This record gives sequence, structure tokens and C-alpha cells, in this order.
Amino acid sequence: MNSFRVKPVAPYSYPLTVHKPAGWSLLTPYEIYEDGILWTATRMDSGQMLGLKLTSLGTIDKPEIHCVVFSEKKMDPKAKLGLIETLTWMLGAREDINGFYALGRRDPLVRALVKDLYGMRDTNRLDLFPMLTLALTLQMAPMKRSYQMMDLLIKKYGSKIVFDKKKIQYWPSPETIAKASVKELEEKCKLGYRAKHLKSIAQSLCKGFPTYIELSRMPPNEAKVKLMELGGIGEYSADIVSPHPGFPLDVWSVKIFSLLLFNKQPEKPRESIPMLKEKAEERWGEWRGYVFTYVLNDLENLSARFNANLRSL
DNA sequence: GCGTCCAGGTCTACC
DNA sequence: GGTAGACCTGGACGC
Repeated sequence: MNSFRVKPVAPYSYPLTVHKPAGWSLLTPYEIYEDGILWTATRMDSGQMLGLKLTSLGTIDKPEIHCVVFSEKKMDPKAKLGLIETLTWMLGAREDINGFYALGRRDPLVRALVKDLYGMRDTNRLDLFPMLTLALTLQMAPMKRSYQMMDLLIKKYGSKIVFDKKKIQYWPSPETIAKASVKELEEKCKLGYRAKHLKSIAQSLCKGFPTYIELSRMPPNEAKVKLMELGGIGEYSADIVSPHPGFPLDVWSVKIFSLLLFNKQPEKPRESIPMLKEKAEERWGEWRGYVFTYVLNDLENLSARFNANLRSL
């Protein structure tokens, strides 16, 4: 067990960052968040599982996070130092988002978002395969069905780690899925046509593919092209998975942004995606990814402001 | 109860 | 290079 403290660049809201209002988990759908404490898990590139316990010791303007890391193997001082760096990066603690907040001075939508979710951050992952799995299960399916596929995959093929009297279930490793049969993935996890894509992605990762951190060090377009080399990963999925901020519009979110920007729903949602992506880049530039995250986590407040039920779209 | 439609995309065949 | 059409599954809907 190792423990250390991370001091993020202010403003930083710990609860809004690690436990987002829209309900998306930080690292695994089975993590536990109680009374401000988050128990979660991740898998290192070596395959080793880590348990994480995060607690806030500060405030939005003077943030501090206490991290306890549980690992099966003892860590040497160099590995521990690397882990502190990695967790700081995962939590988005070094990022200065004052540029995004400055946008709010001239953009009323950003102003509203910042007021509602002051200090919320985008976060990163260590582990690429869960993001690819998530992107695949989101394709061409209502949320309920996506959750069903993710749930079955984690229960049937996932890992679990027990620490601090908590049991956390975690996503399957690429090695496990690479060994599974397509038929079993189709039938046991109800993946349908996505099964062959998931297995082929797992095999590509096992043969050698850039890690999430390596993708983050590539130019954004290069990382996206690399991700799109994987079978079943198109532009939308690459935008979801890429560590670089994108604007992953789909037929659901394009309706929300059309209402927010033009006060009307698109007649042909799928066809209006390229145009809206262009608008987002023009209007918000490098901060468009932040606008995307903030909007999707602020649908309740935005619905009241814009007099439209954005959650039911 | 049964049939039909279609969903938080991607790939392929065809022109 | 542009574009229909197929693709798993299961919930919603109309009858």
C-alpha cells in the first residue's frame, strides 16, 4: 500500500471530477463512491491490477487529493514516483483550464456551464482497452442495451480486486478477450456483430499497439488515424477513445447541440454531424472537448434554462 | 401476443 | 469519392 497527496491546479472540484453528474464512472462501472470517498481500480500496462482509494482534503480553490494505492506487488521508489505522476495526469490535476473559463466572458453557453459545474475536469485513463470496449458497445444501441453488453462482459471476462474491505470489478483485459471465441462473445455477452470487432481489437492490442499514454504524446490527428486502423473503430469511436480533446457527436448528442446552438432539432441528425463539428471548432477551438463534457454533464440545468427537456432526446 | 421498427456507427459493395 | 444496405439485440409501439 502506498499513499501520497496530489495538489491540483485550482479551480478543481473533486466530487464533480471523480463522480460526474451524468453518472459516467471514472474507471469502472463497479467503482464505489460513498461520502466523498472513491474506491476504484485500474490495470497497468504490465497487466497488474491496482486498487485506488481517493479522498478530498481541500476545496475547489485550494484543492488537495489523498490517494491510497493498493497493489499485490511491492513497489520500488522509482515505480512509486512514476505512479504519482501518472495518477496526477489521470486526474487532470496539472491542467490549467482558465482558458476555457475565459471563453465564458464572451460565450453565454460556456458562462452557464462554468457557473453550473465550476471546477469540473476531464480525466484520463491508463488503460486503452476499456475505452475501446465502451466505444464499441455504444455503437448503434440504446443506453440500456449498451449497459447490458458492458455488464455481461465485465461479469463474464473481467477482473476483480479486493482491497480496503471493498471488491471492485474491472473491465476484461485484451489478452482475455483475444482468447475468447467470437461465438461465446456473441451469445454470452450479447455483443451481436460487435463481437468479431472486439476480438480483433483485443488481438491487435496484444500484438502491439500504442498505449493510452503513447497516444496522448502523438499529434491529435495521428492518434486518431492510429485508432481508426482498428476494426470497428470509426471517427465517432476514435473521438471517444482518443486522449486528445475531440467532439464525439452522435445522433443523440447532435440533437442536443442543435437545440443549444440553433434552437431547433436537425431534420436529418446523422447528416448534420459534420456541420456541427465544424461549428464547434470555430466557436470553441481547443476547448470544444471541454464544452462537450460540460454540456453532457449539465443537461438538467440546461433543460431548465433553454426550456427544453434535453434529457429525454 | 405478435410483427415491425429502429437505436448514442461502421464497413463493404457497388456505382 | 459517394452512398445505400447490412449488421445483433431487445425495447417501444401499434394493432
